[in-house]
Amino acid sequence: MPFLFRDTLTGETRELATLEPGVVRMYNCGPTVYSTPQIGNFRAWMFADVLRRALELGGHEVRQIMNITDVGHLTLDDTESGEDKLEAASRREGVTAWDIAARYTEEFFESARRLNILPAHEYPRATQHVPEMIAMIRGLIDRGHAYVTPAGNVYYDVATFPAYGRLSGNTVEELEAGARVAVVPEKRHPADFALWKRDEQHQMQWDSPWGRGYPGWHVECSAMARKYLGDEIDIHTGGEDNIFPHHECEIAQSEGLTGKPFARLWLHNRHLLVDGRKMSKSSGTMYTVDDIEARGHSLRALRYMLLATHYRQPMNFTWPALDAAAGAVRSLDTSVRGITAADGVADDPSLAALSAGAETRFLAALEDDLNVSAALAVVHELRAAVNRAQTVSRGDAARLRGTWERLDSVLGLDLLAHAASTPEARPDDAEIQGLVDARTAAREDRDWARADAIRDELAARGIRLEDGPDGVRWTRD
RNA sequence: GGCGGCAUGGCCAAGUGGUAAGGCAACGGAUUGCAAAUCCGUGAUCCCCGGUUCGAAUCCGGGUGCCGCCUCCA
Repeated sequence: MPFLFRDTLTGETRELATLEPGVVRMYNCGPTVYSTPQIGNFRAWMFADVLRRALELGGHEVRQIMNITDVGHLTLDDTESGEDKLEAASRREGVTAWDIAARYTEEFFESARRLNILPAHEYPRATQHVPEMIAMIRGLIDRGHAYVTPAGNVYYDVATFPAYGRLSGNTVEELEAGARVAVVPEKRHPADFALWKRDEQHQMQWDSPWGRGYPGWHVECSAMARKYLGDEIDIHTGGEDNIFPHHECEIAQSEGLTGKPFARLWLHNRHLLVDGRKMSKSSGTMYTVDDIEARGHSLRALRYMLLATHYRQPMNFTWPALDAAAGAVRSLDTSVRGITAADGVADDPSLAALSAGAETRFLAALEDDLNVSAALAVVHELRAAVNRAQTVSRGDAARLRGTWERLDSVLGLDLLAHAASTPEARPDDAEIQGLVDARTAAREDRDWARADAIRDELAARGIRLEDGPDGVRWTRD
């Protein structure tokens, strides 16, 4: 079965037909590193991560590139009201823009790692690809798609690229009528966008044929995608806000230069809302990964939650929904941990059929425009079926673990590792074990009041007890 | 002002013409000393109004509410 995706450019659901059979060249729009990323940003990176994992489960080799935008950019075309995020952060924190970029790049990597997002194959930085961008701008000027103003700025001439607006559904005329773009006299058309800005005040500046300055925002992705993936790529992803102007401009740059279709599929994820509203700093809803942990939630629960809503649906973050995700993860952990094998138990052919069927349906759901919600339904049905099976043969147990491993290769919840691991050692382990033993003794004496009192005390400390046939197991919440 | 999207049980969320997946919570039962975990079972006609159709959550029209893009933004 081929993968089907809804392509933003055509509005159609289309088959993934890669340039090179079996190899997917994928470019994901990454972070702009001027502040700590919030969980809405991670919805986009998580989408890219699951997409990559699903393609790999489907047998594709994926070459994944994610840019790090570490150059500050003034808004499109003005030097008065525009604010450069990196320079603003630099002023606020009293360090250079370079320090800001380095610091938040590290934060991004750290949070991504904690969310079990697989590293892309390259994370090209804009600051390290200025020569490539200059070369691209030169090519665009040579081909008549860009022009240099007397002030030393270089703009893309949108009138020379008739397809401009096709991705977003905008037309150049409407954009002009919208009049939200400040009129800059030196531009031929209000929708023309900057490829190079001459600015000797800017903290980050480079020499160019047009004077010292810095590159326009959009050109970095065109230049870096081309360098690492070639003139044509299979998949380009980003948040819905990137559709216009960023990706629209990328198409104009890349195709204007090469004359070849840039990306075969454009995939965009909808935004994450908090309590049904756009998250905002003023309402205190721009949660970071640290905020989630500070509230006592695991990042596995956050990962599950971010996964569980289809990427093209607006997703609503609420704390009760995060609780629900935590419950779902716990039930999966319990089930995987509970797979117990015994000698002398015969293989159960129905179990093998069950897992094989689950894997098939799981992949089929993912192939259908990455329907992770439907895939999770398969996962939970398998979970319930396995729980019903109780003790299984050694062969079946190994097969089941194999199935869970493959399902988890997409989910990224580390289910097997969690099932196998013993709780991490803590200083009060001995004390807790002592209380557990005391409760066991009380139960043997049928002193239920004392046994329950101990259980309550442990519960208050976040210790969960499970009385099983093989004794008591305890875990930390 | 222009363009686009969404509205499914208490909460989260699949499903785009053939009679409502899944998770969490809740309730009843099994199990348990009592619990926890697990298993079995219970719940929605799909924002409102009108239309098309043998048949609509799914298509069309009109409302209402919310969200997004048009400016940096995942």
